[in-house]
Amino acid sequence: MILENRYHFGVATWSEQALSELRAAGYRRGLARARVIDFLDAQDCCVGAQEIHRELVARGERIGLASVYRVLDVLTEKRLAQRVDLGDGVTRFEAVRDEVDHHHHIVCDDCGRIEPFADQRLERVLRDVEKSSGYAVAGHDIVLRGACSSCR
Amino acid sequence: MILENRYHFGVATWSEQALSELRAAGYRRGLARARVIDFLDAQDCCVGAQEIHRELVARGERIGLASVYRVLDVLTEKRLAQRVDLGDGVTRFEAVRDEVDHHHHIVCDDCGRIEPFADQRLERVLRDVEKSSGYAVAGHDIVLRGACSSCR
DNA sequence: ATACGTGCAAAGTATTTGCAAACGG
DNA sequence: CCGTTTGCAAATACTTTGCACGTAT
Repeated sequence: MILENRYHFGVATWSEQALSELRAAGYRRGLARARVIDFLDAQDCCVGAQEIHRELVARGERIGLASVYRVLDVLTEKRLAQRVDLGDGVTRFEAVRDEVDHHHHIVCDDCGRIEPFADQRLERVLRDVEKSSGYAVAGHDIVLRGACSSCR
Repeated sequence: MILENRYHFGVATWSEQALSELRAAGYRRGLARARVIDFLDAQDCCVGAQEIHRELVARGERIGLASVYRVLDVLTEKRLAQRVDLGDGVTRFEAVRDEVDHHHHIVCDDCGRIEPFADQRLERVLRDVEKSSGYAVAGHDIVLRGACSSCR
């Protein structure tokens, strides 16, 4: 029998885990905070602050754009979420679920489509490069750009 | 005897090459254009538009910020320069000299220092990943973040 | 009750655009 | 000349900050 995902056996969702880690760190569960966390948990790829705000407002939530930015800041600081920069002027964010979920992004220059990808060999080489860099490397961002299958 | 760099045997500097490619493409040699190109050629790593503008103005040049952006746009479009995005809100640019010069960047989260690095094994793996991606990959951006030797 | 969290508006920063004047070929 | 290039100012886009009020604990 194959385990289909990490949510088996009572392991919390990212949303639950995030809220509980924040509580442990002394943060309260404000409305904006809960909404943004839920929203992030429902995404399967990175999203920008404005996009999150627009969606939540469209759902009838009364929530300020500044609060979205503030929640994203806290999540990033606590390493519950991470910044993703694709080179257009927008900073995107995504939930950090676990090491197994580690991935990067490939962007279509034409239609803007964003897809995640993962590669073990790439990670291994990066680890080597990082080791020999002289830096205490905290993370890496890899972005591939090109034309997706539909656009080329 | 070892050849020390690519400028031996009458091969033009990047600055000369850029101006001549632009001329061939029908562009004129305006003052702002020449200044920005010279400035870029003198850098050994990426620089932002505001930084270029600030420096040129400090040297007594009368040049508009908008012109800097416009020159950088043209250079990027003609693939004579490339955008570098390090994840702070600033888009940086650098001269594209030749394949041998291909490199990536490692940034110190603490002091902001930016260093270039290159790795053949990394490029080889990236080429493989790109091949299997289903995209016609035009380029990739790799940024490592961490604490540099002085800061950690 | 008392901080922390939030919404709103204003400010800040980077980049782009409109336009008339300057300039290159 | 005549169309490109430029400087300046205004506009845009994203993000951050200040502040009074709301709310979780």
